[in-house]
Amino acid sequence: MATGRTHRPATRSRGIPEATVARLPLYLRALTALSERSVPTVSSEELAAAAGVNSAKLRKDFSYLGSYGTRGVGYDVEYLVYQISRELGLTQDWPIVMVGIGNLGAALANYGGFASRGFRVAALIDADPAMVGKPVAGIAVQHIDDLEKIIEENGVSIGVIATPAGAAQQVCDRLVAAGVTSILNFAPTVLSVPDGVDVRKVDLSIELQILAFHEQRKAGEEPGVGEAVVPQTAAVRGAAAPAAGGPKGPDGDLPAVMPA
Amino acid sequence: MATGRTHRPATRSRGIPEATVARLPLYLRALTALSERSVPTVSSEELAAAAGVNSAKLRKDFSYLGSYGTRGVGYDVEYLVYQISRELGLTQDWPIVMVGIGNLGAALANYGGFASRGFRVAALIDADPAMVGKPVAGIAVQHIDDLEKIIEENGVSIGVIATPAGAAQQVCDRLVAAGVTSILNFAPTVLSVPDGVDVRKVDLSIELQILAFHEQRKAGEEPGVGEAVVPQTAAVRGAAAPAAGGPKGPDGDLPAVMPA
DNA sequence: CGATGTGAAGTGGTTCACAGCA
DNA sequence: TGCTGTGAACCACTTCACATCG
Repeated sequence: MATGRTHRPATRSRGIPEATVARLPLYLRALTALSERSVPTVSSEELAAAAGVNSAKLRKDFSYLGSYGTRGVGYDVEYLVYQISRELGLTQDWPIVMVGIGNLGAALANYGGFASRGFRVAALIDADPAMVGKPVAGIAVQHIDDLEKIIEENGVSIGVIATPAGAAQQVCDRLVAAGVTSILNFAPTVLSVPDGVDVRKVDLSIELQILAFHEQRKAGEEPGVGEAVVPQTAAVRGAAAPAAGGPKGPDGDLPAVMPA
Repeated sequence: MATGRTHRPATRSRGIPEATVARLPLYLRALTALSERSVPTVSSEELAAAAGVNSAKLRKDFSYLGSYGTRGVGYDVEYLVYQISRELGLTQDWPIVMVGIGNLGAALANYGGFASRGFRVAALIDADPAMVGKPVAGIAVQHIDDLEKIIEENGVSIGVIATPAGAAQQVCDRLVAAGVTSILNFAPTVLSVPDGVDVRKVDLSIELQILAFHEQRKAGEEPGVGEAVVPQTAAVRGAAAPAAGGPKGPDGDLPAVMPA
């Protein structure tokens, strides 16, 4: 429709909400599965269920991409796979470097989902001379001295940091200086980067702590809504959960020193 | 990021915003570092910088916990460490089980940040008989047949899934049936769980895809900076968009199928 | 004074509900 | 008829700005 030209609120010409961007990979994964089963079309309801979101949100998300559906029918799976891939920039090949090939780094390098779908591990880099040359996931580990050269020669703009926390900022600085503008950080530390550089972090321990918060809350709310957050509720199943070391009594009292 | 939205939003007198909860571990980490350096107090400004947020947000976050600061001075480090630990439920010991001890699972088990700070790996579980009995991170791997028994005997309420995608839902169901109410999922699949069970997911490939989106955008709008491997997918953006024909058969782009 | 704690304003995201179209 | 696409209401979180108090 020459008519089409999705009217965009003058204020935002090309802005897809961040929350929507974060869900596109989810839709893409669900769509890819459908595609492999040769399903030709899906409704927003079905796709939403497969992606674990509600259908209104999905339709709103897709509306930012354009009008890719057919009213009364649904969405063409193949077409949508392509459009989302393109929107995410996955129709091109992104070379990435991974720095820090310890337990976690090696596991990530071997992780299938990494290499697939638009990403290619251009180099594995470590500071330990003993690691250099060793093949991990079929790629020989290179020394960090060559980091800048590797990045430049491969045109890398995305880096993954899986070093110990103490080395992360230093590695980050070198990556950025060498031209990397997107970083996925697995080290449990805050990275500071100049404007224009994106950092996303994955911290296992933080995720667990968030779960613990909710878990604690569940244990405490069985009865009516009493009051206070009541610590020491331990076991959930009538099992032998450790009595826990929280000897603290009521709310907010002694600054007892906790173990680090 | 957050999952497990399915919560009874009912009368929550003691409601700490989810976004705040997600930042508490960040503050805790920064505070712990200060504590180790024997720093007695911090201002919201300093602590915010260390945690990578702005100070207004930090103060607002802390205001949900109570008035733990001193006007004109700042916050007592030790005291705050304790209060946040308690709020997060880290003053007790959470036994966790990890299912799926492949590359990633083994790496996670070895990951230091896991065991520290309130969590204890009660068991490593795998379906592969060849893995059973092998020590990983100092713990002998147990067979999944014993999953229910292990969970009950240890009073486990938090489980970590690091299996292949295909096995994840099945493992999840068994965990939940056995009494687990919080799950950290590393498998690239959507888990469905009953109400009252929290799921958080970590998906490496999704994080990379989000970075690729922003990376692509940068390449399209800025003139210079390193675009060794960056074609001009951006052209599609600015020029075509949903301008051509109808919703379908637009820019003459082929629905290229992406690899799984 | 100086930094916290917090109403109030602002922003972004979700949900509703229905108009519009195949 | 059925499902998409979307304005509008709603809600959660962030930021501002300043009263408050050690």
